[in-house]
Amino acid sequence: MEKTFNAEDAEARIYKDWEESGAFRAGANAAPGAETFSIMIPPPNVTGSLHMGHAFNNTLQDILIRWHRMRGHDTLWQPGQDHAGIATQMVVERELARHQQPSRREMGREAFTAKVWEWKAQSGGTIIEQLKRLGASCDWSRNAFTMSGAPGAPAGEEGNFHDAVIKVFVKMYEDGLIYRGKRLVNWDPHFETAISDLEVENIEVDGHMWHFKYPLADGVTYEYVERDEDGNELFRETRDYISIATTRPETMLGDGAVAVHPSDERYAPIVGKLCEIPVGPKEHRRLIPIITDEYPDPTFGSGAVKITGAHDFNDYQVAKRGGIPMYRLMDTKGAMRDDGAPYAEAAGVAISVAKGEAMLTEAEADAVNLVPDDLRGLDRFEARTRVIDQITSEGLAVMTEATDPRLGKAAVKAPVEPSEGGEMRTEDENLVPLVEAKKIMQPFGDRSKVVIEPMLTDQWFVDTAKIVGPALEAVRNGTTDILPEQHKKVYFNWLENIEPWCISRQLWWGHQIPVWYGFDLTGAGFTDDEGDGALDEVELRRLLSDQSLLKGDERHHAAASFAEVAERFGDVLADLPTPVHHARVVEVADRATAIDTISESLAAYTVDQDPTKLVYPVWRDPDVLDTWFSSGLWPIGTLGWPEETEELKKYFPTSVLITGFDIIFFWVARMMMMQYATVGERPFDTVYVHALVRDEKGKKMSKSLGNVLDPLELIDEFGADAVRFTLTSMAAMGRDLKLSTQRIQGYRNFGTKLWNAARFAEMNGVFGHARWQPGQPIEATANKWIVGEIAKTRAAVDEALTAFRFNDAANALYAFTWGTFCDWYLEFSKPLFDADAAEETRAVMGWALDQVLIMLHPFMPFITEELWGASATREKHLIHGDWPTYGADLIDTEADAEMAWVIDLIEKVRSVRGEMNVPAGAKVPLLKLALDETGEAAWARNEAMILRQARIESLTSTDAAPKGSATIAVHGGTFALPLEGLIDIAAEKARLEKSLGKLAKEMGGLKGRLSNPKFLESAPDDVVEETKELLSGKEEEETRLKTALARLAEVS
RNA sequence: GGGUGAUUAGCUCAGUGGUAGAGCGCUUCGUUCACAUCGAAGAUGUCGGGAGUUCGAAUCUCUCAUCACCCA
Repeated sequence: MEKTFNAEDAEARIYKDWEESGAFRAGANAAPGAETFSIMIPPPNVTGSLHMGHAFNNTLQDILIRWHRMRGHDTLWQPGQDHAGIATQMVVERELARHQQPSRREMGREAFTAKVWEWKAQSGGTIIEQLKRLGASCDWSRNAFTMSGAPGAPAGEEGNFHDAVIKVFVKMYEDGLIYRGKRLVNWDPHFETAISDLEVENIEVDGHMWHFKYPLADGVTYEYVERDEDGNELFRETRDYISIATTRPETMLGDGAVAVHPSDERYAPIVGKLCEIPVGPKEHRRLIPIITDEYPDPTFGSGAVKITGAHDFNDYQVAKRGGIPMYRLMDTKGAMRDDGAPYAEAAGVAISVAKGEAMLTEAEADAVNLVPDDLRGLDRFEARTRVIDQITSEGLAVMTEATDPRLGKAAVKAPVEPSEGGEMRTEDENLVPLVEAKKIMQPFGDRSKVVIEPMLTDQWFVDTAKIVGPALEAVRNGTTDILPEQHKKVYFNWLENIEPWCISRQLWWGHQIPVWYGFDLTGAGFTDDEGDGALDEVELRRLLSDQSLLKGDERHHAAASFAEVAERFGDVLADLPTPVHHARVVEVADRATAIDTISESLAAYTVDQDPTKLVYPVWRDPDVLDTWFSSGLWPIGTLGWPEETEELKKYFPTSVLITGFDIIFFWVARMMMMQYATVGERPFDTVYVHALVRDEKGKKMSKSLGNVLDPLELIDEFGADAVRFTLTSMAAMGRDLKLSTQRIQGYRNFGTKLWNAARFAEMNGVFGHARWQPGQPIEATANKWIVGEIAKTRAAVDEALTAFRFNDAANALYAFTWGTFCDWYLEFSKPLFDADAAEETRAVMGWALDQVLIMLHPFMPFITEELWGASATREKHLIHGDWPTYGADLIDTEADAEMAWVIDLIEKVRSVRGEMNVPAGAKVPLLKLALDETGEAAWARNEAMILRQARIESLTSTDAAPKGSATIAVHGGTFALPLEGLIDIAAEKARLEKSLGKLAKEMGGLKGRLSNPKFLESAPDDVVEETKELLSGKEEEETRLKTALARLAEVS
């Protein structure tokens, strides 16, 4: 054997062997009738590459899978990737730009998605290859993709995922669990799509808070009074305005109200009054009501908050509660709207709404563009500047002294007094607009990096409130367990306060929503004047013009295809007069085409009165579904659902899900809800939530900080086994990992240690030797003992893995392999190989090494597989090795006690040698002053080992220790090391006294407990017994040391 | 502001009521035929502070302090 394991060389070769032999296949190594064990990989983003979190997550999965596979269970680790709508679309668009190809919009949807598939074929496998480097034993033959089977998918991308997604959407639509609605969503103005909360990063930035005066309407004034906590008046003035603070002045244009807290007495006199938004043409200033709501914080700013329901999440809630209209101000690119009627007209509508003279439907409100004509089309940040300027120039900004510290850096130092040479100023000249410099949390798109705009748009939503019940109940009653415990709280917290889930995205890459729209032509009041079933021109015009045809008011149906959906529009057509209700449903590209088509169709009819040519155009929703919607079906979709496959029957519900805490809500909760909603079953038995991998200083790894550790580089440097073992040994539940390369290096050394232990075995003829079998008799105590130690380790590892305590399992194996197997057993074996016990020791060591390799395999698969192959001719790869089941039956308690005695003696001799500075190479004689029968037997059986390990030359019986010797007290006996000339008496005395002091302290505690009657009364018997034994042992040692000390005094 | 968690050796952290451990680092010694990616020995703790429950608390309860993360 080489001196060290060559990871770089071996890993690729070994992985290839496994893969080519089908070792990862579902059911591989399963015993007949075995129980099943299945894990669904959390599908990585198809554009992604392996990062530390993946490495951690997949290491844990691989450990469980390999462990179960070796136990003969019918195992499936299902791999796959998700199609990552926005990320993938972005990557491909960038590629197109880089190669000077036509843009997405230039080439059109179909051509673009074809490009995406092309890209996926070329680059989509990156992360799979990376997972293989880690040693992941997924069944790659089953690799799944959340876009498989979608229209346009090329050969090789067949699959059922698209069918599953569409089927679930249609079913949920028909069950009333999915609806279309206008709600506030996170809008990304760069990608022009709604995005999820998860894709929004809230970052603290330097911002400003502007303070403006909203004049009260109709010349109303009030006494504004400020009081301190005790109600003493601090300040009073008559005001004709209400003061508002805002970080986003441009949204003032869409204000629907000003809100104050109901308890806020300062504004009580003007609640219910109207005030004026101080921006826009003077003659069309909008008036909005002052209302009360619990949301405003009276202690923050002026205590009054402007309410812009269409552009702020808090305001949205207030507006909903108060029935305040919400006016959208921006277009999809985040520019001020430039559509609809001129400002004067729009403002008029809004004013009559504010006065309670008119009501708007959502669609009608959305059609109202309240952006003043001069601001239309401007970017939102440019509009902000203009709004500020306009208000300030009108004198409606709240003013303050230029020295006001709230102005931050903009504040000037206190003006120089005229007497000191400063220019004389009037007070008015000193005042500047109050613009507070303030840290504000601003939402950014995690991919686009632009400021996210909360926007009121038409989207599809899952009515999560209706499907959350079973998902909550399953965790409450333990049907699905979430570990660690604390994450159940997170789960409950999310689900108990669940919001509707926006599932539509304005992208091209994804599952196109299977919904078709048609105009709602059933407008009230239409009559066929003649009742003759034939429409004349007048009637037709009226039919069309009576319809508002507003966006958002369409009728819609869902189905898997146009053919299926066409017949469902019968409900629209049925209500229409003859002959229109016989119109043929046709599919057109979009809404605009539909308007043209229907007009043309009706126009043609008025000419030839041929009812067979009448058509009713419908168009498909261009949007796609949120990637999480498809990921939500991962557990069943990967197993072939909606088809009733064998795999589905066998492996679903799955056993364990291992995932990060950050997607408990986004993914775990949604899988729970969707699996219950579609197949009425839990998706998994246990969810193991792991923590975050941080850098060694505890910082989150991020590209911008430059503290990212690349798992692949680490694997290159230290080998996959070391990286895996490091992550595993640090995987204490619920704690983040602080990863340092030093630590990885330590575990690389562990691998080397194991390698050299095997090398030692090889050199001593173990490799070719027949293995000991449990049940066969053993002579040598050390051999009996190591068998028992293996059995204890087996139990510890199984117990730890059963409880998902990965770090306990790893650390138990580390401690055993290094601390017991290498440090003691291999050393003990050396003299055994020179004696009669050699054959037995070869057999036992071979067995023990096999056990170590087997148990370490899930954690360090490569080096163990390599050693497995090297150390004997094997029928199977270690990946399919037989995980042991032996237990306490292999433990020989007498051998245990004897070895403990031997080790204790050796350690004590070594300790004395070390403390007394006996040269490490020197062999010294040992004197036996007293030894009981058990001790004599133990010595006799293990003499060679003791002499070698303690570097003792000989053992001689004597009655009294000679001058200058060090005393060693063990259970049942006293020994002495004659160190004449090497030590002085004072040093030995000091050593003994130190030991006695330590003993006395320990005994004090033990005695204290035992002399307490309440302890004897209430503590369990075994604890009392244990304490007594401990004390008597200490007492014996104390006696021996005291005797030695007394003798020392005599001699000196 | 709301929620969750943390505070144990110089560092990173285990410790699930029975009197404190590991790895790394540090000091000294050592190349004895598996391994210097190693071995032997050693030092280091008011378990964040305080109070309570208990025969007994690092562990359970309360409280204070500090820090971290998530949500607003």
